[in-house]
Amino acid sequence: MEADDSGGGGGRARRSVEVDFFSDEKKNMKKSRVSGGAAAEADDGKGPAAAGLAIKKEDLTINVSRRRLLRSSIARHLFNSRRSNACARPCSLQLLPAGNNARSDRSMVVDDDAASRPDHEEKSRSSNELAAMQAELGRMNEENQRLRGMLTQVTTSYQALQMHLVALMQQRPQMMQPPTQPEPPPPHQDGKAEGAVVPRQFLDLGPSSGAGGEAAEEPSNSSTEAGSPRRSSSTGNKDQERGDSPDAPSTAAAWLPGRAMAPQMGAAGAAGKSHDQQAQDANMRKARVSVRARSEAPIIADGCQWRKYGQKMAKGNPCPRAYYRCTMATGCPVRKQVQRCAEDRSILITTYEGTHNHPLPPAAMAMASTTSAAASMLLSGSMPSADGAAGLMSSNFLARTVLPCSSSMATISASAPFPTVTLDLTHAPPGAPNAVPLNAARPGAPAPQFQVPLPGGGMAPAFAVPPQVLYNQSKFSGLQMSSDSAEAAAAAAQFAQPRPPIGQLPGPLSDTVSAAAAAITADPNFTVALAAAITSIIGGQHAAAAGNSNANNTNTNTTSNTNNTSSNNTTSNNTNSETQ
DNA sequence: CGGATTTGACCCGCGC
DNA sequence: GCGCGGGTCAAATCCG
Repeated sequence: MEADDSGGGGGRARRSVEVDFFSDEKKNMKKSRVSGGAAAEADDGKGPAAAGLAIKKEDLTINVSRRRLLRSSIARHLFNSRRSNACARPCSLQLLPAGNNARSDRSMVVDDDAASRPDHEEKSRSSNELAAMQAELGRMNEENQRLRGMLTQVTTSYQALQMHLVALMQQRPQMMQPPTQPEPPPPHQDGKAEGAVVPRQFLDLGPSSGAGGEAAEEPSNSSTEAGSPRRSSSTGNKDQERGDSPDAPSTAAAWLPGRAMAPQMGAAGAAGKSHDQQAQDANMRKARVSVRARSEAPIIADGCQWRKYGQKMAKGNPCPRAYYRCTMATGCPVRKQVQRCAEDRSILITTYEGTHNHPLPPAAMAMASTTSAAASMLLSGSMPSADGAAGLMSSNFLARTVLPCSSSMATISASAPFPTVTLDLTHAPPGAPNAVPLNAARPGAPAPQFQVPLPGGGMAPAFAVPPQVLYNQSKFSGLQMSSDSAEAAAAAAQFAQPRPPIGQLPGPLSDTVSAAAAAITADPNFTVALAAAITSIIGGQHAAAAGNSNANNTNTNTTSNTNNTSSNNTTSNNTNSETQ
């Protein structure tokens, strides 16, 4: 299940993976820098030209050094061939450009003597150089064109993502409001980010439409659930029935499993919603956010209160999986599963589902914001079209966005049974975010799934995929993003390697893709803006701190349970509900 | 005594 | 249709 097998091997594998991606990236970045920041300037149209010029210069300097070698070899070649075959001369002369060297050409042709040989050789040399330079320039220009195209595509995707964010912002405020609460003034994402809504921080495992408020807005579900199969009510309805506080009906709806949800939604809950939205909502409820973190503690201290309600031995993992339910409020539909990674038991995999229907303490908001953002990004990105370029692109920024300050990686599985995003906080200590983006997939998965589709049909280089499996999903569409591109690039410099076989692309193209992606993701402004937008959506002015504290918590092992490693293998020795 | 945990049983979906 | 596995329930038990 876990690709992380054995810290050593797995880690190294990941490293190489990351390296590959960023080595490409770096190559291109380097080019860009050499060309006077062409990547940064390409937007304004001057970029390419400037880049071209800069590259020319570089070529010239490079060619100057090459020239000497070239000269000697050409001279030798010409000399020999001329002795043996007079045809060599015309041939070599044909290479000469017609422009400024015409005169010398003529002279060259004219004096065919041995005396004029040096001249001739010089000219053929220069002609060769010119031809070589021109060819090189042509290549550079082509590459610049590609880069430019990529930038355009990425910019487009970015804009699409932005628009999506805006849409979310507009939706969320409405959704976030509990039915009982009076409608607040229309959705100002800004206003929302400010204190008013903050107290109401949800672990929103779904796009805005599925957010807590919306959940609350769908009490009708419960009313119509009478006829639904037991299962459907077992999660939603049952919860209501048991848990049952008055508010349960409304809140439980948020947690209805997707399977049961869809029909119900269609039946009643989704009055006024389009079918798309209904489907989206259904999927949203299925959304999961899985957080991988190193911790000796039996569970991650995420600030919520959880009550354990079950434990199972999951197949393929000697460690039991524990099921927790949020007990901070009666009827809160949020649940989480906690399981240790089979291969590395120091890694705790916590999977969140559902939406809190109650305010969360600041400590809990950290994780809530993180997971919420992750889920939102995941769903918003992958929902419309699972393979949509824009969607994946948005997801691609997930790690950086969700946990901008932590070294994390987001692995997204948008496939059955439910879309899951895995935030991997296990790789780099908070202080040294060496970002080890890892994307592992089930070995049997088709190769294309290892690739990251990018707008315009380009595919980012897939990352070397270790034979292990990161996440136990039947299908896998993985995305990852280093949280610290700069450092990752630095690391890439150290590990620059040929591209791994998997997900290979025609070199130049993938290079440009990587470079473009890197150029954007490396831009702190972008990530900051995106993170701010998302956190504002979630109403988490604590979100930034959340990311930090989160990473810190998870990476430094949760506190207060130092001697519970013994419970790793034993079943259900978990300590009581965590409360931190 | 109340709340949380444990744990076997049950239900359901899915694949064969 | 059957078996398997995931998820949940609920009685029993534990604990403060």
